[in-house]
Amino acid sequence: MSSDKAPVMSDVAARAGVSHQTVSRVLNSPDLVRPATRARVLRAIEELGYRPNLSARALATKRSRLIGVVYPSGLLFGPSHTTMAIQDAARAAGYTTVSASTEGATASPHDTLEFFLDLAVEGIVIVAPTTETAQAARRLAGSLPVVIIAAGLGAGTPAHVVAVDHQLGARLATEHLLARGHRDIVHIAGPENWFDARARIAGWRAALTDAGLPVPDVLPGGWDARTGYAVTRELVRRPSLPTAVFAANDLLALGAMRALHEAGLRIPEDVAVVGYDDVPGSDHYHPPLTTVRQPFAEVGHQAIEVLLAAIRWSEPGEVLSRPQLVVRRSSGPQPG
Amino acid sequence: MSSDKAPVMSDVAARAGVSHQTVSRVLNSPDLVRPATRARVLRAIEELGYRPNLSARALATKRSRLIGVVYPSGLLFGPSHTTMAIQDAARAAGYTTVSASTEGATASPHDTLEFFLDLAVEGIVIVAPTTETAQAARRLAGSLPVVIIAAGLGAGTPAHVVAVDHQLGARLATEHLLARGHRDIVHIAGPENWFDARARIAGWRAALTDAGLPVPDVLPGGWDARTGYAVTRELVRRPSLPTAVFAANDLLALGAMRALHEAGLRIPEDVAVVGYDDVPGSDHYHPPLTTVRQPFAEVGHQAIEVLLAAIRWSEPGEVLSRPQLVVRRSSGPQPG
DNA sequence: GGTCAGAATGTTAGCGTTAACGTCGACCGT
DNA sequence: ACGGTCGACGTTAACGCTAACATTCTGACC
Repeated sequence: MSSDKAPVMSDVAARAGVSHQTVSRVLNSPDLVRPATRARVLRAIEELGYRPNLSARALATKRSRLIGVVYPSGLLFGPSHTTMAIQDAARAAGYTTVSASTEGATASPHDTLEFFLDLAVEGIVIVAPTTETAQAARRLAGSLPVVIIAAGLGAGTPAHVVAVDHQLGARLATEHLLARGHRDIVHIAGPENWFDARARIAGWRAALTDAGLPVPDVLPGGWDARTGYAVTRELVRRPSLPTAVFAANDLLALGAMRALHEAGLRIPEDVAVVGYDDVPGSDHYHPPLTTVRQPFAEVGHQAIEVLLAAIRWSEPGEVLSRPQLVVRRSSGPQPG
Repeated sequence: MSSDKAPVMSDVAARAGVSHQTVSRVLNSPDLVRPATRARVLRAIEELGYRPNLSARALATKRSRLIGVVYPSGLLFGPSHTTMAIQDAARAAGYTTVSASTEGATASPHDTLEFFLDLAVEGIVIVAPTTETAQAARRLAGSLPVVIIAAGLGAGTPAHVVAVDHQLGARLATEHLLARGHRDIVHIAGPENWFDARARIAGWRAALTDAGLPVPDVLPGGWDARTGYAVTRELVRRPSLPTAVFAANDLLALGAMRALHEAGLRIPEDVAVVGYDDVPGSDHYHPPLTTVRQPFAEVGHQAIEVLLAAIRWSEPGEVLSRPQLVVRRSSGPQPG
């Protein structure tokens, strides 16, 4: 009858007839131990169901193998995808992720930081940051490798950046509308303290400017349907309507479409609508929504790749990946 | 100039003129140390910016203070909310959560289990399980406290159960439609291996039976809009249409509404629709969707409460919380 | 066959914390 | 004034692992 306690390294060593250090070596640098011994040790590990104690290992090596992930508590779609990809990638590399939402009622960025410091994380990934979280990140970056998932943080960012090129995404959306003959395209923006929102504004603006068109005022928005609805209700009261609306995300677009319907306008015949994100369901909106799909998972993987590199070496860099336009009914038929 | 290394307990002890054990006591059982000494120690901690090393603590106490959270990778809305609540509650209790999605391409339930065992989690919460994950949970429950967030797992479940009463939720939805005069109410179900989906079927069925109505066949579905669309397209081909559709979630309802629109049917005049979940945007669907809102956060908090109790004592129990009907346009006007 | 290099393994000493026990006073009753 | 009790604190020994160094073994070479 075997003891009921979890086996430790010396148990394995005893069973294999070697010292505990040899067991450690088999686990950490297998090449240093002769194949025959290695096999004996591995068999003993197997037979006993031995699992290394990670706390002890962390204590001895002074490496926690933990990565902190900060994400906005409000948004659940994109960040969830990215976070999952981050988890997978980290785990594949032998790291464990610990996540904490921020800017919720629950915890301030400062609390979150404390939390991560207590856990002795080796690095931090910040998903979809606002100006506030970026600032917190900046303080962090001195002492710890930080990867920020967002572009356009300004010069001198000491953190590594992995991002989707939202400026490109917004440009794709806008140019798509331009190609369909639209000349009066308004933009309902995301919250102004979000980098992602700013990038989309810039892309929309650039596309219009490149086409030699005047750039209308940005319609200040948010991320939710209610806001898109409210903003668009104001919009349809104006004497002259735009022929197309480009919304900073799909929920805004959804709200906008409701307001347009209620005003008796047809989509896309009277007003075309394009969203951003391709959230679940957007392909069944009324009408199905033309939108921009982000490579969420790709970004998550890249973030970990960059972070792990940063943990070993350093040198802040920037990685951009490309979003993709998804054309559906809301933006109208192929132009004649 | 202070040393650059992170201060450890003995540094604090030296500065406060006590032994390291006294510092430990101040942290763990403050009542055992005289107020004056305690104050000195606390000040030293403050001044040095000392943080206890969690690995060392875990090693000495044999308690990892880690909780594993398993959630389905497919669904992102509900689980995200619940997971966030779980994180908050756990953190408030001094625990850290580590999450892993399962049933994705990435990791089998078995891998996830291994992962958690390696981390030496003290307990596991399973969010929104299918029959498969429940089975894995059953194996686990012998060796580790497990809380499953779902009801109806069958007798003899060794795990603790925290759940939303989906049977009640489905009943509320169905009775709402009955109250509006509907007599022919079909149900588009979720995937059959989901406990939540089964409970909703049961609630719908019970409500119809209680009203003395025949129960039509369940329309087998899934969780996504595409399925709701496809199923409803079949439905509208039938010679006699139901007057109301109760869908197992909002995306199914969304897909159903699209199919109804395309068939030239008006919502709610020709066919009423009710969903489940109250996902973001459902209040701006076309028309705004009557649905059932789940207390996601509440469930998360309860899950941790129950799990922590289980970690100390034991005794599997069951906690149910109540969902809430949200009436909007898609289910029609108040009956005359 | 003895020497020596280098590979293979063993020994010892931490990592930073808590647990278990020991010590030292102060204060009580008599 | 003296033993006994209890509160406050110190000392020592784990916890399970890796790092650094010491030792033994292996085989090639002369």
